[in-house]
Amino acid sequence: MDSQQKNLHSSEMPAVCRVCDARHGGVCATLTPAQLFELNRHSTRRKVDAGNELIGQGESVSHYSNILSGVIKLSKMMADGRQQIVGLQFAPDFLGRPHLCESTMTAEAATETEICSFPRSLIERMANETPGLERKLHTQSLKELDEAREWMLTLGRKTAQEKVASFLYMIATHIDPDHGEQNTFDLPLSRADIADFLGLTIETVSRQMTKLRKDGVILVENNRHVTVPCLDRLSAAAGND
Amino acid sequence: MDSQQKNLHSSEMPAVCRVCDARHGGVCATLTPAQLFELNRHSTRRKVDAGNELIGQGESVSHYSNILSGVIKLSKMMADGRQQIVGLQFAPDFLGRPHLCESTMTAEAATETEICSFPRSLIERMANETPGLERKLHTQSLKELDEAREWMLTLGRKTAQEKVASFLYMIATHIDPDHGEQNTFDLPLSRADIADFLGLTIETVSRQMTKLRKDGVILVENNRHVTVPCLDRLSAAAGND
DNA sequence: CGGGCAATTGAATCCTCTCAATTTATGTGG
DNA sequence: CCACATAAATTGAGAGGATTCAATTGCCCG
Repeated sequence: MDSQQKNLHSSEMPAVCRVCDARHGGVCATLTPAQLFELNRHSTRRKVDAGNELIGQGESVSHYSNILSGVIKLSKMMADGRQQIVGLQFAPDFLGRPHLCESTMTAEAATETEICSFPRSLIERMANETPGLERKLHTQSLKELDEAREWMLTLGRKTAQEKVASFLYMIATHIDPDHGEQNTFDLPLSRADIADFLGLTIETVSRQMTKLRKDGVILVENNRHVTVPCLDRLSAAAGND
Repeated sequence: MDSQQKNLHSSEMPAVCRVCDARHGGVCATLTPAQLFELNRHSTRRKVDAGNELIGQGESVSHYSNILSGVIKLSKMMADGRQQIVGLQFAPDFLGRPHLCESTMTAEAATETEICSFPRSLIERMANETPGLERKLHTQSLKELDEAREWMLTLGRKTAQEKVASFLYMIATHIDPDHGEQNTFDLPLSRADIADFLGLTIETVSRQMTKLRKDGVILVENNRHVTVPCLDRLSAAAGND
């Protein structure tokens, strides 16, 4: 009975961890109660407002974080200012590039975000001691790799229409719906961010959104709130077979 | 003295491994002599001609491989035939998606290639026993992730000219030069492959190649052989700051 | 030497971008 | 609570870059 992590006695886990959503899906799930306690002693939990930078391109990384809520965008910028978002991370993803001190990109809160941070060195040490943790980090890296490659196909070979539809489809399937019934959600990204994600301009994103709206594939309220009557139609518009 | 792997006595390592280039940089470097022997018993070494498919999109993966020589392209295809190359792998890279049975893409030999294959289950088991191996696999995954994201910037935000220059720059810095002095090499990919890598058409790739040639950034012989007089100029043409 | 494929070149089209104007949201202070 | 200011998003017209389709040239191998 107590062999299952779910059934751990309350005292066997830090209080903040007990009520933490990220503990189940995140890296913490692989840790022993003793490790959780140690990690907890060095971790800080905080809110980050939308638009705030967590890690800068080229900066050295001293902390890793668990995303507890919200969406974080990872982006790269060229010298002349051209920008490309190379990844979106949702709770309970792990934020940080293991085995590397310097960040090759910027991490910025796309929405209001809650994160739990801990020193890099501590995670590195625990990863050495705990094969399950190293493997969990590996699994997340592989997930990000799969997503990056899926997105390369979108960036390289899809039309503007398909790109925007692909983005909406990805969000629709990653964000918890507002209501149980229909597929309805708030976009975590501005038009400018969506453009940077899709390798398009703001204007093109806007035009394709209105086209999807006029075609009845999506409904839009207040620019941010989107409803998808039929996911399959959106998927088809995204070029997914 | 014999504490260094390089100085292992001959009998402590399979004969084929002793002369294998991949043993140093590849996953094998993390294994003990005993593990090398076991792996060797179940491994097969073979040549693959250019254009041959190693793993198909959607197929289940039963083997992992070390790339001993040559270049392998990883690509994704849409239902209507549009294709995108999402990664290139050079010796001594590891070929295979750990922790996942089904391949989400196609792996195909871009040039004549030599690989050393072993059963998936064996590597998985050794990864569990050997933290160094799991970490080595993780490191390679992270390298691929970094490359994928770098390429997303190229696909999303660079012009055709910059894309082609970026590709040539990547090859120039990944392939061993033919001669010690100048930066000269054979392109491992056809124009069609380059187009699929850059999200362009064959014609556009060709036009940009001739433009780079006329601008004196590159010299081309026999369509495949390229010389780069000044790497910095190529880098500048690629938009690298 | 000639067939066949790969690569180049050309002309016209189309899609996306650029620049500009307008409309719609957001937030602030009176 | 409304008017105003600012930012975000939409819409339009025109330009430009990449694609498409077509023809030609160049290369490799029997």
